[in-house]
Amino acid sequence: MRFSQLYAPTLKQAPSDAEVVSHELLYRAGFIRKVAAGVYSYLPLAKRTLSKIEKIVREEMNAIGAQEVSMPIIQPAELWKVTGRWEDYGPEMMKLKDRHDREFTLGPTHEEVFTEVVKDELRSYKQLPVFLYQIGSKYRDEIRPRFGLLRAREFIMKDGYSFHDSQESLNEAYQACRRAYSRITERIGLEYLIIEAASGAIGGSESHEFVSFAPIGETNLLRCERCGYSSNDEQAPYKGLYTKTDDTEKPLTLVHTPNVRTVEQVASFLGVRPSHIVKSLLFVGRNGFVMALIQGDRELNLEKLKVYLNDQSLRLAEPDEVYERYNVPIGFIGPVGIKNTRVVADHGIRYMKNVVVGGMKQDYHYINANLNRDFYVDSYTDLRVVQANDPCPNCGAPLSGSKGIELGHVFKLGTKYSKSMNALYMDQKGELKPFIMGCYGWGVSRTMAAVVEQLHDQNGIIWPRSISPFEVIITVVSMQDHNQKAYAERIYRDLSEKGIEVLLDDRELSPGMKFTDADLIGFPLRITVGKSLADGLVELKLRNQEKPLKIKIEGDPVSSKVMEMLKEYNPHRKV
RNA sequence: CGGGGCGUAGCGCAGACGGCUUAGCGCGCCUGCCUUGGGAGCAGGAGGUCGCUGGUUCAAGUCCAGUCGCCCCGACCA
Repeated sequence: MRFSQLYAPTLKQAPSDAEVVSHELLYRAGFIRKVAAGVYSYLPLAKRTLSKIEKIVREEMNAIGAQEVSMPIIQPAELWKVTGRWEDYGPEMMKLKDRHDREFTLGPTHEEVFTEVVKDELRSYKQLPVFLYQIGSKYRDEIRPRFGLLRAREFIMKDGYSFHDSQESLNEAYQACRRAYSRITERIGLEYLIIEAASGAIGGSESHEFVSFAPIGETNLLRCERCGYSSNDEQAPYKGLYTKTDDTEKPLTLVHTPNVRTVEQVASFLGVRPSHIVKSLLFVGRNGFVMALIQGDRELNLEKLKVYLNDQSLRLAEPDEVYERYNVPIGFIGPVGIKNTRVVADHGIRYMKNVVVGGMKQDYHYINANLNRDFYVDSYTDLRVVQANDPCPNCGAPLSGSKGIELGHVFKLGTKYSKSMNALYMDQKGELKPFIMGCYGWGVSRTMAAVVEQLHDQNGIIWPRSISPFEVIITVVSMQDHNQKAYAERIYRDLSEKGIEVLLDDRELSPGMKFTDADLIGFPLRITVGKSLADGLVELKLRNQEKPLKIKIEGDPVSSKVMEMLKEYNPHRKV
C-alpha cells in the first residue's frame, strides 16, 4: 500500500471531546471518526487492525472446536419476553418498532437467539456438545457512553454459546475457552489478568473475566500478592473480621439533626465515627421496597444484593419514591419502626451496638439504637464491596487494588435460558432435559482501544506486530531524489514479496510530517530512505527504539535485517 | 435521570457581558515560488444556513423562549 493512496486523515490537534488516550490517538491517527455519541466509523487503518484481532479470535475459537455462525442483529421482543430479559435487561437495550408496531431490539447479546436456533434441531444427547460463535456488532444503550471505543453503544464483539448434557462437558468447554482467551491475549500482546467475576444480568454460576491493565479502566481489580487470588470488587466475598463490642446498651434517643443527611454529615455533627452509623438504603425490586443495612463506612455491593434476593431488576429507590412511601426524606430513613418492608442486613450489623440511624422523621436521627430491641432484621448476608487492604478471601493477606478494562468474559450459564425457553434434549434414559449452557464474550473493538491504552508514548501509538495495520513503513525523505525513490520502491517490492505488510510513504510532504505520522499511527518498524543512501546506508528503527540503526545495503535489500528486528520487537519494552 | 457546560469554516478556538459596518485567529486546504532529516518559508486564494425553530427590535452570532445535538460530573446519595 502507498500512503499517497491511503485514506488515513491524521490530525495535529485532538478533538475536544477526547478524554482518554486511546480515544485521542485513534482519532488523531485516522483510525476512527465519531458518528454519534458512542457510535464510531472505522476507517481503513482501524479496519485492518480489527480484522487482525478478529482473525486471532477466530483462529483460537476454531482451534477449540467452536464453529462460526452469524445471527441477526435485529431480534423480536417475544424472544426476550420468554426469558424475562425484556424487563431485566431493560433500559440497556436499543428498542425499535416496525411499521406494524411489532417490537424489536438490536441485540445487546445473543443467548436467546442462539438457544432458539438450536432448540429444535438438537434433540439427542448424541448430538452434544455443540459450540457456536459469531463476530459482529452489538448494541447497548449505555447510560453514558464515554471513553471512545471503550464504552460505546455500538461495538464489535465475539460471542460464543455452548450446549451440553453434563456439567463435566460444560467444564471442558469452559476451560477450553479460558485457554483460548489466554492465547488470544498473548498473541495480541496485552498484559492481562484473569479474575473471578460476577455474572450480572447474563445469569449463571461460575464466571471469569479477562482484564487488561489500564488506570482508566472501569473494572476494579483486587489481587492478593501472597496466594494469587484475583477478583473484581463486584464479586469478591468479604471474609474479614467484623468489629464486636461489649458495650452496654444505652437508651434509644431521638436527636435533632437539622439538615444532616449523609453519613459524613451525621458523623461530624454528632461526633461519632462512620463505623458507628448504620446506613439504611432503600431499593425497589420485583416485590417492592427492600431496606438494606450496612455499616456507615462501607459501600454496599448492589450485585451481591441482587444475587441474594434473586432479583436482577433491583435498583436504588428514587428520593421521590421514598418520600411518597414513607413520608420521610432520604437521609432520615432508618430501620427503627419501619413497617411492611423487608430488611436485609450485612453480617456486620449483628455486632454493632448503640448505633446512629435515621430518625424516620425529617431532621432527626436516633442514637444508641440497638438490634433486636429498637429495630429488627429479616435476614443477614454479605453486602460489602470489598476494598483494597481488606483480607484476601483465600489466605487473609491484604488485597491490593488496581484498575482494568474487561476484554473477555466467560460464564457458566447452566439451564437458565434452556429452561425458560424450553430448549430440551433427550438423554440416555429417554428423559427430556434442558441444555446445560455456557457463554463466552470477547470485546473486539474494545481490544483495539485497550491495546492503545497500554502501548503508547507522547508521540502516538505503539502497535504490537500482531495487530498493527502495517508492519513496516518506508519513509522516503525526499521524493525529489530519484535514487531515494527508486531504492524505496525496491525495498517495498522486496518486502511485499516476502509477505511483510508494508506501507510506502510516497507523499510529497516534508520529512517532519512523515516522521510524525509514522510515530502517531505507530507502525512497529520504520525504514528511512534519506540522504545517507548516498553513502549506501538506510535506517531501521523500531517504534519503541530511541535511536535508528544505520545499515549498509550492499546489493541485497534490507529484508533479512527487517525480519530479524520484527521478530525481536517487544512493544512493551523501552529500547 | 439530576447538575454543569458547549454548538461560529475540515480541526482547535475568539467574538456574546455592553445589539448596528465586510464575523475573525491558528492549523489544515488550493495556486505559485522556494524548500526536503522531526508537523518549513514567502506571496496570493477558496471556504460560514454563527445547530434548528420562533420571538423581541430599525437592527440579532450577540437578548428571550422552545427544540435538537454533543460533552463533562453525578446517579452506592440516605
